[in-house]
Amino acid sequence: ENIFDRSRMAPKTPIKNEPVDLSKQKGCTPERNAITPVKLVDRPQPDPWTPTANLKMLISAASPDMRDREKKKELFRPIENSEQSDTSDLSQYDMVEDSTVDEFEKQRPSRKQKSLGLLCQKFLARYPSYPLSTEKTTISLDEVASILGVERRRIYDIVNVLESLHLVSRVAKNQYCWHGRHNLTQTLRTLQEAGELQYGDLMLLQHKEQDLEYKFGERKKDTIPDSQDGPLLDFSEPDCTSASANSRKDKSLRIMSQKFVMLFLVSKTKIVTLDIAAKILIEETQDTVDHSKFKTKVRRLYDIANVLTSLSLIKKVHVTEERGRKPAFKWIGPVEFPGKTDEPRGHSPTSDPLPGMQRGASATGKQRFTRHTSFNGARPCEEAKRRISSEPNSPRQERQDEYCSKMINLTTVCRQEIEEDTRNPSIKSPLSLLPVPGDSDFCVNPLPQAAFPVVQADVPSLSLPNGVSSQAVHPSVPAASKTENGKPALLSNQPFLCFPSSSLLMLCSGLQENMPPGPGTAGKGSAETTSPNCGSRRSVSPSTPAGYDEPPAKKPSVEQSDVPLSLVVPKKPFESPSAESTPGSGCTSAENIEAFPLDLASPVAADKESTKPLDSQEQEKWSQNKDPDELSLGKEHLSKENANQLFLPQYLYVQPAAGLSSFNFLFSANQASGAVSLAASQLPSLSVPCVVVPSAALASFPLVCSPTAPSPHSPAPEGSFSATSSVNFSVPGLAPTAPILIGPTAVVAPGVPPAQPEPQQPPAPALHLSPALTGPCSALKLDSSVCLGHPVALLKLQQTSSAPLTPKSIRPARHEAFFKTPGSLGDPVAWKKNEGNQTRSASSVQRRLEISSTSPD
DNA sequence: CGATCCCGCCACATT
DNA sequence: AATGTGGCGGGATCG
Repeated sequence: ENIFDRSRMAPKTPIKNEPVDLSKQKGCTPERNAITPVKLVDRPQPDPWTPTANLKMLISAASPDMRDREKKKELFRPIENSEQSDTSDLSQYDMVEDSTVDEFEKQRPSRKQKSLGLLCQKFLARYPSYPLSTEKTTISLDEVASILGVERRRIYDIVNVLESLHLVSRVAKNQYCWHGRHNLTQTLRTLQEAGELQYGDLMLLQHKEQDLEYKFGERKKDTIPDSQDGPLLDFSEPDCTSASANSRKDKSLRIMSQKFVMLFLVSKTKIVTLDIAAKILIEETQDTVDHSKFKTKVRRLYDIANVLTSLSLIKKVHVTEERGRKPAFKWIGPVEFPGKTDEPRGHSPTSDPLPGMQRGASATGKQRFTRHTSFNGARPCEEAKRRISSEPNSPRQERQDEYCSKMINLTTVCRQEIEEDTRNPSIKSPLSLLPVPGDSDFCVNPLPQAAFPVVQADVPSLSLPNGVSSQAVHPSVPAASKTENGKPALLSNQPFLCFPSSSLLMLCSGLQENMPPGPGTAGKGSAETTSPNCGSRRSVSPSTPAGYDEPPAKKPSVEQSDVPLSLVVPKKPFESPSAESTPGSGCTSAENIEAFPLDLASPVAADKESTKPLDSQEQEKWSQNKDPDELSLGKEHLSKENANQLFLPQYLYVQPAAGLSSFNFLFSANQASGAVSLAASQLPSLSVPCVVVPSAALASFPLVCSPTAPSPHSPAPEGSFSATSSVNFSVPGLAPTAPILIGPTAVVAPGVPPAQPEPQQPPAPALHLSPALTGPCSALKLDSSVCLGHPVALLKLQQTSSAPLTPKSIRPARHEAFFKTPGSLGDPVAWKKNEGNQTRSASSVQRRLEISSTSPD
């Protein structure tokens, strides 16, 4: 349909005509019918002439559903009927009554058929979620309204909400510009930040009592007047035009929509009940708490919710509270936002942590981005607008916003795609942490400490724990790390690299970047998808790794709070451990080491240096851009760049969420080149295509795998490889506990119990990797793979392995959420468990909020 | 009967 | 004044 519409739109013929045409056609059909048995005509105009008409009639009579369908097809045009009737008098004769009845029925399409949600879906179906930057899609309200067969008023309802999220923008009188979801992430990020400011406090209490809410609400009000609110939100998109628009009264629907979304983003549970939302919104708006007002507010919220639901950002749920079951909505959209301001701040210990990072990133991004010129251009204006809004308090945030917006665009895009792909509600981003952001403290505090402690305890045996960077080093060399498991022996034999760092880095030899070609064509689609994933990842790493992990559910218990830390973490862990370790590890390490530092740096300092980050960015960009081909190119470039800094070859590195579990992966694009070679050289015995390094933060343990890839250059057998790789990953993910080494073929994991599952990302990547390796564009794929469902497999592995050990309770939660994808089958269960447990650990409040459906146990 | 929310009046903003 | 926007809430449906 979409295509159809588009083509049609181009011509710009008034849609309105269509209906007419249809009617005419129908009219014609009847006539034809006239010749044939009339009866048919009455009923199903759609297929009057069909011999089976009678049958259909019977069926329809029997089943209301069928009838409805037919009706729907017809749409609701009494007019048509009238015409027909005229033409085919005879036919009607017999059926008159029936026909009339039918018409009525037809006319009265069930209310649902006309629901705003459905309408919105139709609306959205007409436009691509991620339109090419080049093409500008303009939306004519009249046109759309006529096409969709609704009054314009309804279209306003939809557009206003979409506009609040910057999916569209008003360009002129009856004209809107479709932007798609490219900026969605950024927008959400911004909203989240704003929400934190406004509602941060509340969230904690949130569901709790209205009273609290009120209080907060008032407070908020003070800080942020309504008028301000409007601007805040609005600012971003509108580039130039916005100014005038702002003046307008408050578009309550728009503002409400933004606030509503903010509530979700700020909420730890990601669930907001209608009444609470209404109360909060009312408070802000007005002091008086009219019952009628409340009622009206709720009505509006339903309108908004319908649109958001159509966007797959929220879903309806029910929360059972003391009082009973209350309608509520759960956020199922992206939660984490890329680097965002938060991280930067965290770092800020220095001076402007945030800015620095962001800047760095952005800067690099821009360079790479060339393609996205459009974005760049747009941004400036937005920034200005933005400033207006936001936070009264912190100037820095403003900056952040700006840069964020820029940055985000790229990253976000990727992320979003992911979302779409997975579409899982499950996937959520963790970032709920938001609150944290502000504090630079976090940065300072090494995440690892907070978060990790537990882990360490668990895995004391492992030498690696972050704290011990030095230790980490050791492990790399020998089996030392293996202590717990029998594996050590293996390790010793084989060459492995161990990295203590919390984050893992994977280096893959980029076998062939070329891959693109192969997969290229076909792969584009895939590539794109993947890229997005990567992007998402990336985004995570930069901004907040840890938080990232956690997504949805929440994070595991205790640590949740820590999450924010995670963001910060990367750096610290990095520095000490990675650097040190590397040397210790030896040759391979050196390379690796560089990588680490880089990674860390990027996240942390935002050093431009961090080549990797750049890469990632670029990748993201590519992804955004769209073309796989481009991507491949970009990658190459990137890789080159990276190479300069680091080794040679290209690799893709994915920054993980920083937190614990995050792993960094680097792939060498070409095995031949070197990246891999490194491994090989270092690890003579095994040519290792990939190196995985656990981040120090995780402390978990260092893992290194030599991929099975026997032949350095040739991608070799993916199958085996992949399998092995996957295995490895899985282990690492969890495990902070022990270092795992993977041999080319066999995995060593056994002994180590992965910690849990958290596998979140890491695992996933692993899976993909293997494929990627096989495929040409490993890098891309990897990313994607990572993001995607693969995790599942990993998870499973972990589970099995982990089961025995089960440290789960401890850490899993956080990261898991991140990766949870819809796909993860079995995992879900584990997940849930975690969530439940975690949740409990979480504040009681949250629990209250819990949705009945999701309810943990 | 409460949850939803369609429908469209009508006020305000723009043109 | 005409037309675009969109607040608003009655009351119909749904579950």
